[in-house]
Amino acid sequence: MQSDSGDLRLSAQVTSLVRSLHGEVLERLRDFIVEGNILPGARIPERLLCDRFGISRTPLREALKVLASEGLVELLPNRGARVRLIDGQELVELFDVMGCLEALAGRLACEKITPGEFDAIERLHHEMYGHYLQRNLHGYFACNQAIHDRIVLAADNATLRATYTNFAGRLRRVRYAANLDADRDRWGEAMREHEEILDALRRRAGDALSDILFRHLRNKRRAAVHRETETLLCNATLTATKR
Amino acid sequence: MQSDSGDLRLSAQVTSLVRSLHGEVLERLRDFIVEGNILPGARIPERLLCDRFGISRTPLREALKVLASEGLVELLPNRGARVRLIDGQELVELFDVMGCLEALAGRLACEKITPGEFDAIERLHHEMYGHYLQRNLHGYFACNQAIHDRIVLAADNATLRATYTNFAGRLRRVRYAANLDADRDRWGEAMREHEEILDALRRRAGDALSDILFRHLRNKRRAAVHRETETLLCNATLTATKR
DNA sequence: TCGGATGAAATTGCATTCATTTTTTTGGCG
DNA sequence: CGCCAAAAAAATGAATGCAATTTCATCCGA
Repeated sequence: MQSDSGDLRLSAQVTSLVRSLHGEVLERLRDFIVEGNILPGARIPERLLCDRFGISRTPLREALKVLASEGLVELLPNRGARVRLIDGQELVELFDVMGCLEALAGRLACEKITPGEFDAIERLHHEMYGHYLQRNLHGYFACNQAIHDRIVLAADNATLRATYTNFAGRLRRVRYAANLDADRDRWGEAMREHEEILDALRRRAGDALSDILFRHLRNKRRAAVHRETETLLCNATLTATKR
Repeated sequence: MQSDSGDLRLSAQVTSLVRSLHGEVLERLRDFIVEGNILPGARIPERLLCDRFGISRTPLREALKVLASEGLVELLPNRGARVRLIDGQELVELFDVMGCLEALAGRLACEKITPGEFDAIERLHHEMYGHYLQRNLHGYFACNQAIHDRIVLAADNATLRATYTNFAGRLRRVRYAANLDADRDRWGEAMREHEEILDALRRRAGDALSDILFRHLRNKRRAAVHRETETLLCNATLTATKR
């Protein structure tokens, strides 16, 4: 009655969250939130979501509990769930953790990457460079993310992959893409960093790649936090509800 | 009727998992598992746990879903939850992720640690050294863990702290403490590494501390995996139930 | 008109119930 | 005696029900 489903993507966290209403709802709700369909801080009545997904409250509540443990939503006792709003402080924290995960991924990737995987990344890099030259922000970001994802994949560490996916989801809720639009310098800098990344990966220089990736994320953060603090302040006053 | 409670420890993951039957059960069950009270791979009948905690299945099942997302238990569709058994491969993965988290903690700690915090760690270090000289394994490990925890605390990054706590819990289920007992060389090596750690922290040398901590964990891993693969193989045949 | 109290409606937390699937037991047969 | 099929028992997944809490609307007095 409610939905088709057939989406075979695995749960971000653990493969054991199997096909079931609960697992189904978990993914759909996570995507729904990550894609920014609910305003941070806004109350989410269970009933509404139940209707939306065509299920009863039990599996929905289970999903909410999991999303809370993932840090995407916030559970207030007797007052329901709301999308956690990420302030500047937390954004900084997230970027640092993300940076260390990427740094590890880079290091491991240098140990384990196959020539085929490297070639794929190299192609993505050149494609990304094309987008950069054409000032195609959307294409640029798609390639960018694909590259980082593939480095994580090449690291061949399922635990790292799951953790990375989790944090990527949290960060994705915060749109920092637009920054490059206004900040051409940062865009150029990012592109140069990616040249370094590719070079270190080619040389299988784990230490160097690890360093570059961590710096890369810190620079990303610097660019992101600027703009984000403003919009967050705005959001906070607009959507944060009374306690 | 069922339990007192009054344990004020916060949830490992997010502070929003508040006082409620669900939150209560979540923590108790997590501790119960982390402390190794359930054999990995053994089936855990819901009813049994419900009786044990004196609650109905609803909050228990919510807790199980969360623990599954944390990677502590495994949910098989229609076949209940069981404690995930961590094989050698995953152990390696966990140590690497743990190493990168500790490395980040060390780097951040160098930026933020207060003299008071450093002094406390230094005292712990000397206490640990005393235990080492006396071959007091238990005391040694308590100090060791306290030091690592305090470095993470000093890093002043709640997101990192939560993630670290999660992984520490997963690893804690795997007893690798006994290794040092048989492997005196490793014990000495670990002690020397800790000297380096303290030294780098004193100098607030973030890069160096980060490196040392990562290496430290890799060495820990090397020592752990040896022994663990054997016991795991044993466990697997003993407790892994038929599918 | 504003602020606060009061009661109704809605929402949440948890227990219980029901349908489905799995596991165990039982019985038949080789 | 062992092996497979079928029925009974148990366990799980999800929906519903109910008590407790919160939220919202209304009313009263200043």
